[in-house]
Amino acid sequence: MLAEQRRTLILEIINRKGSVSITELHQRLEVSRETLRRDITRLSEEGRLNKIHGGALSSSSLEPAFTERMSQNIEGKRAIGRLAAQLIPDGMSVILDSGTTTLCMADFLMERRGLTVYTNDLQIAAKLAGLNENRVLILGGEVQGADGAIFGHDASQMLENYFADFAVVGISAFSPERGLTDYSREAAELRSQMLNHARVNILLADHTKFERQAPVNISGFEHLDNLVTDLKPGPGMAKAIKNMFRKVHVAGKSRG
Amino acid sequence: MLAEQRRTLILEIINRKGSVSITELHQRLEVSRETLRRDITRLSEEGRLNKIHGGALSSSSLEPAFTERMSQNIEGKRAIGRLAAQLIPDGMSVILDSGTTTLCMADFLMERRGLTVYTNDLQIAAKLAGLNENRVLILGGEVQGADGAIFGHDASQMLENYFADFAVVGISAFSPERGLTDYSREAAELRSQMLNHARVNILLADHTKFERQAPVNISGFEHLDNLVTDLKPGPGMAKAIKNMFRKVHVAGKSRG
DNA sequence: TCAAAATAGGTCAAAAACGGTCAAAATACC
DNA sequence: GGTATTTTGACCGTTTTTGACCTATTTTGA
Repeated sequence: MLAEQRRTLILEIINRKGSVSITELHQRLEVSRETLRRDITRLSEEGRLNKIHGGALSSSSLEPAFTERMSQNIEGKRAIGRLAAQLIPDGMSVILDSGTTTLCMADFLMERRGLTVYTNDLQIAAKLAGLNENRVLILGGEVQGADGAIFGHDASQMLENYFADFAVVGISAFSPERGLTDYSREAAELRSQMLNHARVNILLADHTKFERQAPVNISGFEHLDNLVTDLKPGPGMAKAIKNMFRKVHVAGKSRG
Repeated sequence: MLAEQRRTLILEIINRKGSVSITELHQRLEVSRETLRRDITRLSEEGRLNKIHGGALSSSSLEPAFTERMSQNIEGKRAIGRLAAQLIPDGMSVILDSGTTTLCMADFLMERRGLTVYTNDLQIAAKLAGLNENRVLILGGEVQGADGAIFGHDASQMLENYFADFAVVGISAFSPERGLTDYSREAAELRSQMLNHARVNILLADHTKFERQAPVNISGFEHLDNLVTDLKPGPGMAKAIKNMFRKVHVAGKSRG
């Protein structure tokens, strides 16, 4: 790879993700950290990005509402996202639900190549489209307020035509008494449909979602394939989880 | 192989891949690195590619990156966007096409209240959703590369169910000989459909779109309602425009 | 607050690429 | 066929890029 190409790629990554670490670039590109630091220093002198300790930030940081929403348990969500992304190989097709946890996962999916992604989240679509020969299909419909999620009849109708290798769905609430529940009928229905339109399903839930109940039941699932969470659940939850999920992945809390 | 053939081949490779290294060419063609360097130097002097350390980059990629396109005639596009937005009152429903000019218009639409917006552009959706009690519906389908535009069957199928007060569509190319043309069949079809699904249609074209032709015709329109542009077109264009549009709005440009 | 870990920044040497010159080869022209 | 011109490949000194090493600084976690 040519040096100029590499620098362009760095800019591209930064403009998509908003930021990037030297370590991350080092894992992805086959050059030394020193070279990457020099690249970043140079791009920073040209005013094309902001150099910070450990990496760089986008200079034209037009990242809407990202930081505020992500502030809750960001560590846990990133750990979950990283682990869940490891379950998805290159070239797979993935239905990717809206939400902050799935958005974290999308960060790590940026390292994959040739994915086909179906999503109902504007930010996820923007993040993964046009990258690494991915195909991104967004489910149509009404965009919810500021979080960029899409639910409703249009999305369901479109999803009806597709079937994927994986479905990755965020959980709003999970309690031993009522199982999976959600905050709106539209969300519950679309998430059900997502789970039914993939060979393998993966549910993401950080520990704050446990022992919580929301108004609408997500029904019709005796068994689900994978649950990814960030902390070992308490005994009551653990039993309920064991009854419902074939496999549980606990992401050891780590920095990212 | 003749020298001229070789240089043509180099250009071909660059235009296909976007870039090439001297080493790569050396492995592929049976000539020395010195010769290749001379070729690249020469082609660079002719402005047919960009010479960089270790190789060369495409000088005019067929589709300029979104950020570049955005900066092309930004003044004109903002003037058009401001004027076009004045045509849309509060509370209306609007089909808003993807593109840099419509994105500029969306900036000014942020001042409106209670709009219902149908769009096939991720950035426009993100900009207007959750603002001023607007409803934003995004047309589903495959997201094009980095510019966040959506075309194709899914989008058409969804749009079929809706009808709006206004349709605002960006023009890719407009010439007296062939009228409206576009770069892909999908784009041409969706734009046609947009125009047919609103009471009033508004087409946006900065002056760089005039006297240009693209491969696919946008047909089926004897008359259209409004054209918004940034500069008075030349005589040939003016006549063609007069024949096609009921009303033409020229946004006074700030610079000369 | 302190210590360990991660990162930054500088120097240096190796590797790669550049640019110029020159002679050989290919081509064009008479 | 002979000569002039262009193209090509080789050589070599110079420049740029890169990776390794070392030390200083910052960050992180206890």
